[in-house]
Amino acid sequence: MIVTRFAPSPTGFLHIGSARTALFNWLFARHHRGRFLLRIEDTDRARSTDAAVAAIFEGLTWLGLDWDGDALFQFARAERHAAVARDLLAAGKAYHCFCTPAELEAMREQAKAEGRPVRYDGRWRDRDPKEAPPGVKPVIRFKAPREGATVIRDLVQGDVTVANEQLDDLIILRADGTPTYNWSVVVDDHDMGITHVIRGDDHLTNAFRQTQLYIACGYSLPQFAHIPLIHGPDGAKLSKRHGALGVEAYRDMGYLPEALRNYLLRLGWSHGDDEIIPTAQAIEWFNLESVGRSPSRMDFAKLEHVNGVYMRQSADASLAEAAAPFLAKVAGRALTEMDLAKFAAAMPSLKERTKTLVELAENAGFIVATRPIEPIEAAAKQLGPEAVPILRQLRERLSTVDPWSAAATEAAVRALTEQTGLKLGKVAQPLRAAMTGRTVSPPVFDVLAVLGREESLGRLDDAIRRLN
RNA sequence: GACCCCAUCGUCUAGCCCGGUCUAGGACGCCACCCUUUCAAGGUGAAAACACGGGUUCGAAUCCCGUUGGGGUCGCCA
Repeated sequence: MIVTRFAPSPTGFLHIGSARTALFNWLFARHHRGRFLLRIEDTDRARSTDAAVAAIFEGLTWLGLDWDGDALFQFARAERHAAVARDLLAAGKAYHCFCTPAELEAMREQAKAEGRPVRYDGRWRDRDPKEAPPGVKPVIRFKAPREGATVIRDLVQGDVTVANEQLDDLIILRADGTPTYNWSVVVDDHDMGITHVIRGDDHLTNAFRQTQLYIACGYSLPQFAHIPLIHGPDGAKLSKRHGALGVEAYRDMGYLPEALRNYLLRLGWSHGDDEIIPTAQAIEWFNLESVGRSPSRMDFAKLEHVNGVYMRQSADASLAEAAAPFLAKVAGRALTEMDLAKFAAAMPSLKERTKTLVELAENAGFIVATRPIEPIEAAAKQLGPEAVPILRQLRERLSTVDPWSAAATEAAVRALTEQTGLKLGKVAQPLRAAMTGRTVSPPVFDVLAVLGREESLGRLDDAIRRLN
């Protein structure tokens, strides 16, 4: 049974890079019909917040990444971590270190100044605890092997080896008795039966120390898979300006969760030339072997494209539902049943020309606009004095159309152009401007149909009146 | 600085492990054209890459070494 986990620390929003890590873990577990667990790493009491925990839950839920069982809060297991640390101490595989933080800091400074590697020198490793300075509460350090090498057989990075002399004796239990990250991770991953640790490759060096800890504890090693980080468009670390945002920010920008999943999946993973990969297909295909080893850059243009594809594939009703909050924002008021009905009716032509829900709602603004519509500058140009005769004829023709439909109104307008010899564009543009207050919109006859006879004729009247 | 990792079009990538089928394929973006009531979508086409230098080999994007460039890590944070 394959067991993966996503283990974020609740110190901020659910970062987009973390979301991808969660996605890979989820996909891997679902592919193997295993379990995907969630562990909240809240051992840093000062920085962990309830709001961040909520953001993680909400972000994962929105993304559709469901976890198995209840989320485990790591801090609740502090006593267990301490107990195992004491076992290690009793077994002589760990020791008390009485260095003060200030002393450690000085050690680092000096090493840096002398150009030496920054490492704990092991001064309490073999020293008699009786020599301990008074009043200093000790930490527990792991007695790391000093000879040989540690190798991790990473499913993505391949075999990576580091000489043990590069690693120092890390602290596993702080002076206050709480566990440090590398320690609690090892104990928890073991206790939770995690078989595959899939995480960002910023953890690769942690994997060496954790491997030593696993061995010292007599635990069997999980499989590691360190996936490359996501960079900003400039190749540097993803910054806020570049999109290092929480997933809720992507939601607010109008991206569909399934589209974001697809985009994130293709960042660093591929399946031949396939680009649009629905989730069910992704679960079937996902594997760790096809995860690349080089970092990839965030590309909003591609994300938008993928989102557009998913929007066009979405059912009109569900798209309207997803976009309703965005439309309400454009309207500046709560939507009525009628608004929603029109929105859904306009969806086929609306979704064809947008890439995000925000854009979709903006383009649907004509639906919730109230008369008289104030045209934007470019549209106002279409509604100049020279447009008056056209608008009048339009008004006259359209008023006789019955029943009211896109096809019927189009037939009426086309008849008009044939009679007058005017090009369709000459007539359609002013009509569009009158209906939507803009120069760009869905096909104008669709707009007419969605708006209905009364509203359409009313808007036409408004435009004519406006010129008098 | 030390250690580790990475390196194919601007971007995401296929190909690399198992050298020849690669005059390096796809996608996004960009440009042109077609379609067209606007804008899109769609269609067609174009420009665009094996970081560099050495090897190995009959032959290298593919294997080896080095250089350069980029990234990650070096906390009583996670």
